[in-house]
Amino acid sequence: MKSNRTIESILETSGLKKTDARIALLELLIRNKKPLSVKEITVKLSNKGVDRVTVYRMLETMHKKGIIRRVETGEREAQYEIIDTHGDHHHVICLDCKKVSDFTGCDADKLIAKALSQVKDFKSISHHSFDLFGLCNACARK
Amino acid sequence: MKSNRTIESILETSGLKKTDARIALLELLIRNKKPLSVKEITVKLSNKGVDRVTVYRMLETMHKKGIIRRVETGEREAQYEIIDTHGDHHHVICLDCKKVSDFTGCDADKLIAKALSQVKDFKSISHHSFDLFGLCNACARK
DNA sequence: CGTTTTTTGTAACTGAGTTGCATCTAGGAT
DNA sequence: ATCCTAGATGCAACTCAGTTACAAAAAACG
Repeated sequence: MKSNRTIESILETSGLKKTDARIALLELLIRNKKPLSVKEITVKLSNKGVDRVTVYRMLETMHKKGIIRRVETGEREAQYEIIDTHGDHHHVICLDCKKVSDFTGCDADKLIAKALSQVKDFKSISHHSFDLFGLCNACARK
Repeated sequence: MKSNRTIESILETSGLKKTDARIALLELLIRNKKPLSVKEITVKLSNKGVDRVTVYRMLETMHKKGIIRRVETGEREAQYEIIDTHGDHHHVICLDCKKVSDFTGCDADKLIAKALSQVKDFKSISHHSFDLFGLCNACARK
């Protein structure tokens, strides 16, 4: 199938072996456009016989390779998503149910320059986070 | 002493009892302008006979009261700091040693408006994070 | 003081994430 | 196709940040 082709090319490019576990993880992350928690991933993949430990190891490896992104929601458990749009990609996080929505476009360059002029211990920035917190429509209705 | 006076007024205003543990925590956070990790706080306060559990409870209580702020560094352990400047207060975090520096001034309003126009599940934002990641000068030198 | 409510210490627990080690397998070499 | 080896996985046991239950202590307030 076509999406499988893409998944294989992702793994090839990163120099990672094409294993069932990795393909299943990438399929899951691609199918769900939104960030998934480790628990959600673990449950889904354990149906396919993938161990928790393997999930953690895959997430770490793919994070290092720049295939996936880690989203901080302020909770103990982390969430992960596929990196599609490079760079300017950010989140709106529900304070109640922790639902995450994405948005793009945050010209941070001038803000980074401004910040660096104030801070003396840093002279370059490799990346940034810009996340918004509020109640999603469903939780606001309660 | 003068700073003690301020600390007491913080607790009074928040309706919290003035206990030795709370005063010690606030003294610590005020003395260190930078965010401190829970472990650092725990070590410092255990010298004064304050238990870990009490530290966690104080941090939670004061966070809810809006006295302190929780800083996400991408690590398992959280960091906390006193809230002095309200609102427009952000961080530069070292990817290696997790050192945190502060800066102010990030006019997020227009960016928030832009984001809300893209996202359909949210209609208002209560706060935001804008954090920068890079290597601090000390770690960059290595 | 004495009473009430909040706060604290102790100990035991929870659960996310990690580590060690034996086994397995993808994929290149023979 | 078969062999070989580095890399990937499963399992079990572990670590450690953060939580919970409950009894003891100490603020606040009359």
